[in-house]
Amino acid sequence: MPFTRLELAVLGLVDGGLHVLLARRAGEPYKGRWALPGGVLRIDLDASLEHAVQRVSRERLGCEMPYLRQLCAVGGPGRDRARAPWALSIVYRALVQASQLDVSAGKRVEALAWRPVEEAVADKQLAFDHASLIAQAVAATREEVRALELPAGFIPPAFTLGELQALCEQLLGERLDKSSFRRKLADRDLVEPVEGEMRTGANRPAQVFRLR
Amino acid sequence: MPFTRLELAVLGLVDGGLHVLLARRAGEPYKGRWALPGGVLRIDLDASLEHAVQRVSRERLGCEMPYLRQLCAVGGPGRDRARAPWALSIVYRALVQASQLDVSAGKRVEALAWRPVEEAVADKQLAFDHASLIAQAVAATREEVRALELPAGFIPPAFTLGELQALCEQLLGERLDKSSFRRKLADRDLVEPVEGEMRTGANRPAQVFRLR
DNA sequence: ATACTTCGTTGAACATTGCAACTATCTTAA
DNA sequence: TTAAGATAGTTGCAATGTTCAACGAAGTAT
Repeated sequence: MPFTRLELAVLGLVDGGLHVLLARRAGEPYKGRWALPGGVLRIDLDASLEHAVQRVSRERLGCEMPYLRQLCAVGGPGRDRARAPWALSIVYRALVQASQLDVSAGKRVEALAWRPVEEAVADKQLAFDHASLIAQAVAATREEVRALELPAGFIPPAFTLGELQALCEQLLGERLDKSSFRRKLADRDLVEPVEGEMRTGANRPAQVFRLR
Repeated sequence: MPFTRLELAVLGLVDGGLHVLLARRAGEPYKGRWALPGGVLRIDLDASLEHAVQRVSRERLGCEMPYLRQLCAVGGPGRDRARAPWALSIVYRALVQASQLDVSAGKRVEALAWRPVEEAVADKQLAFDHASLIAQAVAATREEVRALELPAGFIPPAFTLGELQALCEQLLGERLDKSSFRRKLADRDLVEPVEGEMRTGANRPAQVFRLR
């Protein structure tokens, strides 16, 4: 019966780059250091792992996550010796529009900050094994975007194809080709036009689409 | 602090088709029903999740698994109400040559049997949610083979290209094209010839290869 | 009007894949 | 000795998919 925790790797776009949400720990161990937000599983409160991770998200970040994916489970003695002889963590990845999510430091969190993922992955100061968990979260996310498995909770309800492509490019950190991007969307019937709806701006209007 | 278990989805080839190893349960709940072999995490014995799943494998099946991959974690109240109010399972997939593995029913196991995966996935009688776990294990495995991420522990140390292709075809349950299979192996430098070694038989001898 | 921007499409070069034929080299049987 | 049959390994080609670059379309700003 190990000490069981849920960890949240919340990824989001902040001014055009992929960032991860880190929390400064208010208590031991690793007091004052940056880590993924997380909390312990409460079998008296949680009806499933998904519920548990949403509860932890509410307690630590003040809101729920629109789209979660289980990443992995890691465990062993020595992962959190200060609190338990054996610690198990189940890690979830969330993907959000950083600007549309209003997070606020909750219980046991001194501060929250968005950090560029490359920086976070390379940071030797992060608590526990969280740098490696972040690397895994980023890799899994980029694989999804490359395969155009667009995480439903992340894509806005209406968008132009240019906006969608820009979104994917920011997630991947690399440019995509316009024609093949659109061909894939069409081949797989991923999007459909919203008839009559156009996005007007400082140039030619663009057709508005939604996910199918 | 939930009741924590490890479940093993052992996949293997039995006369040319993909099978899963099932265990008939000796105790409640689901006594007498078929299920994935598994056991509880012992924080006094296990140095990590990987160690734990190998210990469980030894206890239930009498041997260790050459190649394991973590699949997912599932949990909630009601998963195993007979023993605990809240049950958490971490599921691992193994891939083996059924003929080279000598398993024998161990503790709390009445019998062991290899079942074709299609049959097992469709079996409504399986204990817990194990049918869906098997479906996940099969899907993940076929994705790996399709991407030619050949699980090291599963591929024999030496083989001909024809043998390797037959192996992949059996895992996938579908035929592959010879020339494009070999092109991919060559492009990605996955195999190298063992100079001078030839596999001789009832026809033209074939070059022997090894991984990497 | 003219320049400029982004939208949406098109076409040609290039790469990848699937299919089938071909040759090579062994065993087996006539 | 020779022919038939099997599998190994290679090659050519057509169909398909991807990349790159250009194009006209439709709006705004000057």
